[in-house]
Amino acid sequence: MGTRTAWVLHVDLDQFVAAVELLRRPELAGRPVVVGGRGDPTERAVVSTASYEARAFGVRSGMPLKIAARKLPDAVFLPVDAHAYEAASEEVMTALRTLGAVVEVLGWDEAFLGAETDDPEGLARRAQEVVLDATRLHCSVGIGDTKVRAKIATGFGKPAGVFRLTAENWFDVMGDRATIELWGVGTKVSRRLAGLGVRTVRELAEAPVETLVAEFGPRMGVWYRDLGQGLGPTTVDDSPWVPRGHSRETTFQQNLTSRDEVRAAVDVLTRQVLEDVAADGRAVLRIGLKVRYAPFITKVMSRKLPGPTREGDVVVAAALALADELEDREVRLLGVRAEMVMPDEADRGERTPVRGRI
DNA sequence: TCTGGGGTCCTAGGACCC
DNA sequence: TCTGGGGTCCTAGGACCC
Repeated sequence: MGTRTAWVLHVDLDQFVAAVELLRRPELAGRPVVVGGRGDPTERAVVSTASYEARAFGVRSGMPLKIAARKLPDAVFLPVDAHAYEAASEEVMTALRTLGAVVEVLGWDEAFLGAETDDPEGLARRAQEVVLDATRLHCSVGIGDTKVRAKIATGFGKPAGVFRLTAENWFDVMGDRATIELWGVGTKVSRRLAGLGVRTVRELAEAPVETLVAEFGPRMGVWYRDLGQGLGPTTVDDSPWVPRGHSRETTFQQNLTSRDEVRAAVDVLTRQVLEDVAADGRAVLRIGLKVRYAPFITKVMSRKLPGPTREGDVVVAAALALADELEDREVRLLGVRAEMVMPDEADRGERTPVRGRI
């Protein structure tokens, strides 16, 4: 008899966006498929997902479509169809909820499962089966004793596999790898760590916490040291997600060159954001503007409103006031963000300083 | 070579108050 | 005239994730 232990599983759909497209275009199976922007590789846009056939030619998500087309002119370029992926995602999550585990949705194509079981591999295989049966989509599953380990384990299971990463094999698997392979360490932090002489996961795990706190602050310093050991949150939480804000942004195919163009665009974006805000019924606390000047300078500004408001005109006026503070330069991207009053600001619980939705 | 659009959370530093 | 600590709030910016 095995012992029932608390496990974290991380489920990640394989090439999700490309896979959804392939389901409704079976004739494209086996061909390199690149999904991004409006599907026009001459436009300013980036790759959302490349099929495995396209990845073999070096096409990666986040890559400009123009570069992808240069690497792979014969690829099939498809527009992003967010509604189709949302619908498929709903089916995936519904299937996962039949397993009797706690399901914490991370995004379109990812979820944590929390369960007490003596056979986590069996649960992982059942997760793959129910998802495949419901959607004809394949997924990989990571098994861990913390969220971080489960999440990282998934990468070793791809495609369509299962991998277990726990305290037992953490250093064997991860110890000699670069810190950037950790979830939550990107280029900037890995470079700063290298400046401290910390290059591998093992070196991070063994680094004095005071050094890390001095470099990154009280929360992040401790967080990074724990990350080196694979430690972190273990609780899978299925409580409904409450967004902290809504934003809309647009990259212009031709840069905006005049004040009037910028003001008009801010007006349009702000009204779009207000529609999203109206849909969830809360009031706006703060308004923000994100601007990308040509070639690639990003500026973010934000202002707290005099009080929480549902009056669209007040919000638009505040956004336009921010726009008037912008430099007189060519604008290639504009974004507007509204932050909202949280239902119970005091009771947000322990946050996990891994960026993005967790 | 040329970099989307949607998010979240953390930190530094200034303003202001006691 | 020159000067504490401590706290909170706000803005701006940084970093990362899918």
